[in-house]
Amino acid sequence: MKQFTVGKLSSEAEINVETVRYYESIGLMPKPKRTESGYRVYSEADLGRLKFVKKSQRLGFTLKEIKELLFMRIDEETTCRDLKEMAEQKIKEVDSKIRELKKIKKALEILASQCHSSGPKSECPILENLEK
Amino acid sequence: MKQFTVGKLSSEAEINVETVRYYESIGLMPKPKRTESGYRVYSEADLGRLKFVKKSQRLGFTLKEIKELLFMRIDEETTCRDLKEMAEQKIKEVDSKIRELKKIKKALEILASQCHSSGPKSECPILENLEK
DNA sequence: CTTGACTCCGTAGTATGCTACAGCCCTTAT
DNA sequence: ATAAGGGCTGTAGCATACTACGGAGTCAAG
Repeated sequence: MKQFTVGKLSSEAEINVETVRYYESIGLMPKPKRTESGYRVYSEADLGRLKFVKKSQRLGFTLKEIKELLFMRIDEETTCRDLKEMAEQKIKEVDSKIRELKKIKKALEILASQCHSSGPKSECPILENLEK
Repeated sequence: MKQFTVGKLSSEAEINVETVRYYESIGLMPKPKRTESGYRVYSEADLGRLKFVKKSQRLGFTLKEIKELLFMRIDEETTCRDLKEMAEQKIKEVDSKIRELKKIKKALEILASQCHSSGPKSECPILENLEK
């Protein structure tokens, strides 16, 4: 069974050593076994966990939510449906962010289109609009 | 010419008093005149500036960028075109965020669709996928 | 056996944008 | 006159997610 030092683990997961320690401090990574001299010793399962964290993060989950996902992963009470709900909740959040950004984009486009890059700045419709 | 205390100003702009002071500390709001007893005194122009900040913020500009916008607003060298470029740059940023979120949304939807909310959690495709 | 890379710990700093608090002074209404 | 409700300052805290640093001990290669 493979074992890793914190440096190996973090390079495998393409993550900073400090970040691994940080994750440990907030309970996202478990407290690992130690060598006699105090060095952290990680297993393949720990690497999997770290990758789980990274992947979840890329999907827009916060560390707090990932902590919950990790708990659900081992919790007896958690059902498949619970996990699906978690994903669907996140979809809703992402979707509402998208809609908000689209509104912002539209507003900016209107602003930009009103300005013809000529004339004195004092009459620039962008400034005029922002000042309203 | 209307004058405001910090409390009046902040309630007019629907912003926290502390936030106004914070904006002053980072140079986003100017150091206002003071009464003899040291109270801040604001003008209508200051209120306009505060609203400018709020509106820009709603359009996705960071405080740092707003600081620049405020500078451009009074800078002689700044042209209308510069402002338009600033807006277009922000449009690009917003657009790239939207595209990123759409990717995330799609990935989450695939994840959720694979799970039929039944069967043991140990075989939940959501977990399986996240563990890869 | 030495040297350099790695690890340890705790604390503090970064970035963003506020928000809260303590202990005091000032203003305004009753 | 007094009390409530502002306002003042400086510092610290919150939330998120790291990143850096100092001063030490440890391990492995040559």
